[in-house]
Amino acid sequence: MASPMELFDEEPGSTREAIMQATYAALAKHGYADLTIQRISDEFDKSKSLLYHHYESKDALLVDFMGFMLERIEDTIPIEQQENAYEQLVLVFDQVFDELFAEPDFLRALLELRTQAATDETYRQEFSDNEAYIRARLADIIRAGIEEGTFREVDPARTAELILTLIDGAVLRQATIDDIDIDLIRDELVNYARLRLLTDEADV
Amino acid sequence: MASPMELFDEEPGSTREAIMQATYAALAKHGYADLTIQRISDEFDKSKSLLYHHYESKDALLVDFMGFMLERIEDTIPIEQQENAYEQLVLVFDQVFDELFAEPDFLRALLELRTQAATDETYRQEFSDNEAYIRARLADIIRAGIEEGTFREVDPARTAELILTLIDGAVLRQATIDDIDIDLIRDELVNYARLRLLTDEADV
DNA sequence: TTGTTCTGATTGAATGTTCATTCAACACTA
DNA sequence: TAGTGTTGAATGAACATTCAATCAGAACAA
Repeated sequence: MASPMELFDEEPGSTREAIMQATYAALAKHGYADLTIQRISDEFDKSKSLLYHHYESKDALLVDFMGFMLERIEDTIPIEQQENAYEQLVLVFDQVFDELFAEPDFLRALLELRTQAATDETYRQEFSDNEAYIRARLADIIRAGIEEGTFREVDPARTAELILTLIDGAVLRQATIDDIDIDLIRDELVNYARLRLLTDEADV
Repeated sequence: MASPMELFDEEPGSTREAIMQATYAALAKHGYADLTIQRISDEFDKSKSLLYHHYESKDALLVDFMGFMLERIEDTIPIEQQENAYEQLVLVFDQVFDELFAEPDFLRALLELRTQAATDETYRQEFSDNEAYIRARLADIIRAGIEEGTFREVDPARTAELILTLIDGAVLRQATIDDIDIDLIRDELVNYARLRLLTDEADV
């Protein structure tokens, strides 16, 4: 299966995709604060006016772009079934760290969009939904693990929340401060999953 | 000792303080994307032009404001000595959750500023320094705990990093998605500290 | 004391720029 | 011919920034 990130490099399959790619390029290059229609069109091989043929406003374009980004996130959750819940969880972590964290531009862009959710109700709604979806998938894995006996009887929602909080923290840190050791966080996360979840793991 | 947050309500002691308060009010009300000199001056009892008498540009004003906010953060670390390292750590957590997380406007403003660090070198530098300071204080506490025998022989820097990542994640989540249960994260954090650090705690 | 001058604070009204958005016209294709 | 894609050149609003002009008080001389 293709990486969800490839859509940013591949030949665009539609005008919308070309616009999404151009927006991504402009956002990566200039940052959200300096993202203008002009700069998006600089990364687009058609004219600036054409953007208004496809979107009624800059705002509408950006909202669509946010949706496009969030799809990439949801595609990051692996679909293949692993042998047991622990393997499944580690696969999620691998995907997150090997694919997402390998693309600092993507994480930076995502964080800048997400920060809009602090004051913009539309963004907040979309991110909340996306978030709820991811948390539910994580909780599913944990619940399955408990049922099959791989995991202890933890609260699945609570544990999923903690994992997500740690990942979100890693995103924020990687994007905004220097010299973050992302592997350290990854290790601690795997460690936490082992100690806190596995039934047959000796403590500490 | 006064809460570091009071500076936002108190009668300002200087023009600079009045400008910082006005900037905070405008940022809280409109968000970073819609923060204009006009809006700052709307919260200021003097004229818009006066802002340029004190700062050479909007940018310079905002950089000073970031410094002002970061001072509030550093003031959050308690100075009183507790009986042992565990008490000390819990006091830090209490301060962070009872003072900072009780002020959603403050956290939102801080996150919006911090996100600028994703593309602005000046911001990145300041946040990295602040971050390094906090992490060092946390590592000090952990190191002291190990020496006095309260804590196990963990890697102080590593553990501090994990704690900060969790707190940063909590900030990001609280500011950008609906219905976050901050107490859940707080509980898990205290729980983590107990299980991972305390020497005389039964595992799980 | 009164008057004078100097300095920093303060203001309202420009100024010029950047930007999102519009639109009339042209081109291609079914 | 109708419809859709495409463009370059306006338009107008929102902003940051400037500036010439007052104002208030301190310092200081008479």
